[in-house]
Amino acid sequence: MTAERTATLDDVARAAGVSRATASRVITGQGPASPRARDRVTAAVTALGYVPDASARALVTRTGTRLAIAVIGHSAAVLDDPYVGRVLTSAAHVAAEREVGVSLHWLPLDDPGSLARLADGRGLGGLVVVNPTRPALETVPRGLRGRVAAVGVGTRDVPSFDVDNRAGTDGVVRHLVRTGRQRIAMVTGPSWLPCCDRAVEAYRQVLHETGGEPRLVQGDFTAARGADAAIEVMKRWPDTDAVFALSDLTALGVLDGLHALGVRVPGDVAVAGFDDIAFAGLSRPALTTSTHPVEEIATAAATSVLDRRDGARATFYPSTLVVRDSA
Amino acid sequence: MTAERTATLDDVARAAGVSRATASRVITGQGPASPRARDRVTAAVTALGYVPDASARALVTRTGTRLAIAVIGHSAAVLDDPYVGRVLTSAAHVAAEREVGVSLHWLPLDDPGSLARLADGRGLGGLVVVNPTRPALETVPRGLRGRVAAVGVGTRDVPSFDVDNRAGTDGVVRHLVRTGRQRIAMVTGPSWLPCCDRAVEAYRQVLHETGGEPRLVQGDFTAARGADAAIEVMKRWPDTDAVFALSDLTALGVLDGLHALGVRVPGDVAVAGFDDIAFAGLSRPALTTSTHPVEEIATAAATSVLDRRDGARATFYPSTLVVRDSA
DNA sequence: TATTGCGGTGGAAGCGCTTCCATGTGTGGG
DNA sequence: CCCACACATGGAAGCGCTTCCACCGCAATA
Repeated sequence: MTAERTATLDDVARAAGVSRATASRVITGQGPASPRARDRVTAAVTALGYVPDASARALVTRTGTRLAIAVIGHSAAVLDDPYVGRVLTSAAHVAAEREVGVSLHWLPLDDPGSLARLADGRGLGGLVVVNPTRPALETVPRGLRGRVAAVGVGTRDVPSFDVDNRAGTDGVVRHLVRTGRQRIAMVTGPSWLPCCDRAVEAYRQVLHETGGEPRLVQGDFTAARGADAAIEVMKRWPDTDAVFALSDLTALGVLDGLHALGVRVPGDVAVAGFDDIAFAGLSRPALTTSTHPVEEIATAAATSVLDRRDGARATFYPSTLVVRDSA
Repeated sequence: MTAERTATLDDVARAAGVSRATASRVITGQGPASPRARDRVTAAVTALGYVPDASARALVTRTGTRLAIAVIGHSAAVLDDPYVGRVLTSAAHVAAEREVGVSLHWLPLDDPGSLARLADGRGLGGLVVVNPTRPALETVPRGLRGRVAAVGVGTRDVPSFDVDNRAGTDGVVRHLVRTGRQRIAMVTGPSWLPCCDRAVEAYRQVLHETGGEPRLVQGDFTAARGADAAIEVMKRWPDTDAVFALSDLTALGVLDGLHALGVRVPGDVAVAGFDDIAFAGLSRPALTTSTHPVEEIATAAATSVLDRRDGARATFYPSTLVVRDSA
């Protein structure tokens, strides 16, 4: 057994012929140090391949140096969705600007305790929860106040940053009505996601006003489910003339399902999505959808936790209709 | 100024009327503890909202408890690409299975030192570098041997897991030739990515054999660049009858650019991609491409580092042609 | 009743690092 | 020539935690 121990600050100090204190000063760049000491220490560092231990350093500096991003839901489905990628990228950007690391976590839906476990103490700079459920959010320990934010629907204690699903849905559905559609179906998101309720409400409201009857099908934000949902819709209500999906990915799936059915879009049936992912403009027909300032939302959430801003307000961001070819 | 200190193990022990040692045993579940002690400690934990400090714990258990994933390149472009998302998901899965955390890092191209900085000591369980450049890889400190792997091209010291770009490209281009295409252009990846060289070589080779002349355009794996590249290709070589892009995202962009130009696909020009992302089957026309076991690659890389497997072999995974409508 | 054994417990050491503080060493001014 | 002052330096404390080890009391055995 070769020893093969990773070098510690002690080793560096000894090799450089200085004290640990001096070595530390040189390495962190804090405090005075003579050029001679500086040289010897840096030489020792490279010679030994020394790398400071982050844990030990964090322990003493008490600098929560990590922004945790927790994505609730099933992992495979979730990272297929460019929406999540955009949230991640933006949050990671904010973190990078402030020189804090990012840690990523996929949390199962059925284990609310996992969120609490994640918030493992003072190593944590902040926690952004994407698409949280309320029960999960309520398990977050107190004393983390102001260090947690939700992208999606929050709770009384946790500030939330979300798109205005109600207004967004309203806009899309009214556009459908305006362009002459009368029998509009909706593919919702996963049932456990509170944000969907608001959207469904808005959909119901518009239909109520215009005398349509709701045609609701459960979705899960995946493309595969969208294709199935399209078939289900056309089977249950063959005279449907528009489908609104609460996710672009699902809408793209709907497009596919309809195509397989020989239904023309937008000739026979109009299709609209939600989110305006990059591919929405690339599909044929190009997808009509509603665009969301995802980057802004994620940036706001990350900034909020990193600044330890208190006050659990819910902020809603506008959703803007983007008319392309599919509706 | 209210004190508002986060509770420590000491606080818990005091509140429970036991020693720190006992409290620790109860909380970690290691070692004996009487039911009475157990109850009192758990009660104190919830009462105080105690959360263990990960840094302190990691410091003493010396359990490298984090799988770092570094993605080299520009962040915005990079997470738009579902390929990266798939790598991340798979690696995160492996990590989750072994109960280690994941940390995500976007590293700039022009700062090779950033990789070394990332490897910050013993908190690190392993490091997977996605799309690394050789110089960057060479900055990784020694003593991390067996804890680093590359998804993409590696170095002598770092094992690498990559798709067989040469064979994959060969397959696609030959398919193009076989279906009667003669004037085949190629949109490459970013120039700094070593993997692209192999693909370009294979492309040149096939063209050389079949008497075609290379028509190379620089790409960057984005869809936007694909659209531009399509226009550039058709301008420089108007008689082009096939375009092969080394990324599906780019190929989708090519499809779009060609559409804008009024060029029919595959009637006038065949288009083929590389990667087989989820959207490849959803585009119209559905994209002909080459499918890659990305999940398998990423899983292998993550497993390799987490197992501290040594031996810097390069493993290549097969790339399989998927013929759809576009070529 | 004297011995063994064992589960439960607290004391204390120490993980690798930063930082306060006291101590040296060299320079300038009085 | 001596004092003051800066600067560089090392000693030591301590961050919050786990874990070794010695210890205690109690039940079971001899």
